[in-house]
Amino acid sequence: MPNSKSTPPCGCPVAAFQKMISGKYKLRIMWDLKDGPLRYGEIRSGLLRGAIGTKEIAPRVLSRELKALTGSGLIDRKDYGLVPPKVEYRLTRKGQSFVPVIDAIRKWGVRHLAQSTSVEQVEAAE
Amino acid sequence: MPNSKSTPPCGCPVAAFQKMISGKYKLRIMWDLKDGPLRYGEIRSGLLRGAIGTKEIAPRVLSRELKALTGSGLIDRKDYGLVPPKVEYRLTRKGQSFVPVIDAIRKWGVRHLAQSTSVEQVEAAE
DNA sequence: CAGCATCCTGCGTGATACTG
DNA sequence: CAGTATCACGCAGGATGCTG
Repeated sequence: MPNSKSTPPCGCPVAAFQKMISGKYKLRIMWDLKDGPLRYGEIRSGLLRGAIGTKEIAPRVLSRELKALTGSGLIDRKDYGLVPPKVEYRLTRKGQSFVPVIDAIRKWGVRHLAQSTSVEQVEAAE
Repeated sequence: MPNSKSTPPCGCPVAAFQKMISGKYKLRIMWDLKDGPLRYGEIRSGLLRGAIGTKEIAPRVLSRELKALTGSGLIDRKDYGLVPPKVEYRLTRKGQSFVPVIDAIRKWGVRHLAQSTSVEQVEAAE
């Protein structure tokens, strides 16, 4: 069920946005999916890249994030129903429309957070 | 290297972004500050606007958010040192550079979250 | 007015083990 | 391979009272 009572008369899209992408991985998952569909395991390993000291992601957590994103209509789950399970996740149209926003976030982050990430990487990641 | 120690080897600006704006009010605070400095109480009451069913914001929470934003260099705290306390918060240059990003978020939210917020309000809020 | 001190609670996150 | 089931924990977030 999408929302029984929600749409709390917020009037503030920003708050809704925060709820929607709350969770450590949602934005990164979407960003990783922007280049095309990925399987569960690919998403998982993809989230480990770049985060050096990071431990494995608990399947429970990733699973929930994916479900939440699916429930928000940002990504789509395609189960191939094979014996060795194969499931792909891909951005919906709505999710794709969100990519530029993430891109804006990323670019700002690279510029102003002055991390180990260099400017060249910004364009490299495009 | 401007960075002493932080910069946990993330490599992912998005993750850093999420940490920085984690918390229910940070983005909204910054958005409210975009039009000029506000006092503590003004920020507080401003956060209640638009969120009808919302309760009062615990000072502890708001205080922490403001400190975090200050620590991130996004806002600046100016204490007038008066007897009835007067403190103003304003966006730093870095914080101002972030406003367009929030705006992108807002606009996307209005378009795709289809809330009570109407399109006219998008431009009205500019 | 602009907070700080204290207590309490729920949930997000992590770790581990198990299954179709 | 793609998850679910359990247990455990830290911390964000709320409530209340007090202060300079």
